[in-house]
Amino acid sequence: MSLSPSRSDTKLAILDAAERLFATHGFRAASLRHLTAAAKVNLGAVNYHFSTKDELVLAVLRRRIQPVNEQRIAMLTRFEKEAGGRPVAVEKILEALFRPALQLALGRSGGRYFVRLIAQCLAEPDSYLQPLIYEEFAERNRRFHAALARTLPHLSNEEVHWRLHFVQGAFFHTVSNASVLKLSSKGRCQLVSIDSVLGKIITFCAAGLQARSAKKEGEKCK
Amino acid sequence: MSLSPSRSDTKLAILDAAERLFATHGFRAASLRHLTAAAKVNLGAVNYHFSTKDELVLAVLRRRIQPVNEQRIAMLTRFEKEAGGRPVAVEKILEALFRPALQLALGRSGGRYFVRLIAQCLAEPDSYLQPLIYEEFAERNRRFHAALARTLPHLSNEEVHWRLHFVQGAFFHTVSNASVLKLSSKGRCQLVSIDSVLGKIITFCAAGLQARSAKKEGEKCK
DNA sequence: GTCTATAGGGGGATAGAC
DNA sequence: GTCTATCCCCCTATAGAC
Repeated sequence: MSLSPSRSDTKLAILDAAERLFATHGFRAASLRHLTAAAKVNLGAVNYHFSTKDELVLAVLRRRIQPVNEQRIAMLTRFEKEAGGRPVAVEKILEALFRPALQLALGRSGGRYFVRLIAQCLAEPDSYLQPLIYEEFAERNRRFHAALARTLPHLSNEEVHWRLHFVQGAFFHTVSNASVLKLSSKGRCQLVSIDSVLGKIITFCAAGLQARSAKKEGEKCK
Repeated sequence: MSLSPSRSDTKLAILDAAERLFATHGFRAASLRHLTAAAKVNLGAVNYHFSTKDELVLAVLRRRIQPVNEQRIAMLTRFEKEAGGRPVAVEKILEALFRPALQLALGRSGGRYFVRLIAQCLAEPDSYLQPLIYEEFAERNRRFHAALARTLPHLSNEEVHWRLHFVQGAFFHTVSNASVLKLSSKGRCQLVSIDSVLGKIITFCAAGLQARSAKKEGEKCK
């Protein structure tokens, strides 16, 4: 694999172009011909370096997923150490979950395409991408679930799962469909500064997570 | 269009098969050949009834989007009348937003594929589907934004936009990616009863919406 | 109105020259 | 290692028979 002395900017150029074109046109719509043209490399180079288009898609995804989840877990670990054995504040847990992804999404590197790629993975039915998603996010989920369960002891295990799911939905939709928010607010709401978005979404999610669970919420309608 | 005496079960059969196959395999992966075979109609019938595949996709989407948004608005209107001029409780507003879509998603009709289709629309970049989304959801958003602004006068107009966006993200991700929740909770959390899901997500979102807005949330990290 | 046959265009993957 | 040419598949859309 990495035996040859090749500098392999070909491989990197393919990865960068694929990331951009997959995000802007979709996995299927972006053909190998399009992206090798954009990367100014040869068509055959993709099959040489990645065997198949599906493998290229996986390589594009893995390059971003792993670091961002590692950063999240590292930040959570740091907050846990700072708390010195006491439960971490819910706002801190949320910051560890959101900030690394926001930095990627609002940054200038190719990583800003990351959320659009994940959105496609989640939307694509019966795809070979689902296992990747599950594997990469399992450890992250486990860690954040545990932290939340400690901080919110009044919630059952199941309730923590539900609320973490809600939190992830709110966050994910916010960053991946920012254009919807921009349009429906007639341009007044946009994702610009990391800290301003962080403040808003952490306020919302922290309150939701801390809500007293109401067994009687499902009152009959009509 | 509807001048001929045709019973047009052909058209309906295509619509039903397309809805199911688009949802389970994706707009692009489900070919006209697949779905005409599933519908037991002829390949040419699609082009006869819908002109093009893209138009078929739009027809499939419109059939569900319009009714569900009308139901949401109707339910909100009913709650507003019941409130007799006073602001509607935030839980009621959320119920009007969630219940019709949940009924569709957890029901047995073809409508249960609805959320998967919307997920694809949102994930698909630079597509002819985005205008449909924006048009169909504009009126709904306007109405729910207005209701929330009345009920939560302490929030600025922009903050209502942001929080409504968070709410929609939490809800949408919950119903459209229920499989992720099921897996990460090892099967303990599943969408079964409408009222049980409604209770959980309304509790979460109501608390989030009512949270005191904290300008100082974006404290520096590190 | 419905079906068949086919046109016409891309797509991914590969074999073989350099 | 890199590039070119090509194979072969499947797709949408349409023209024309029934």
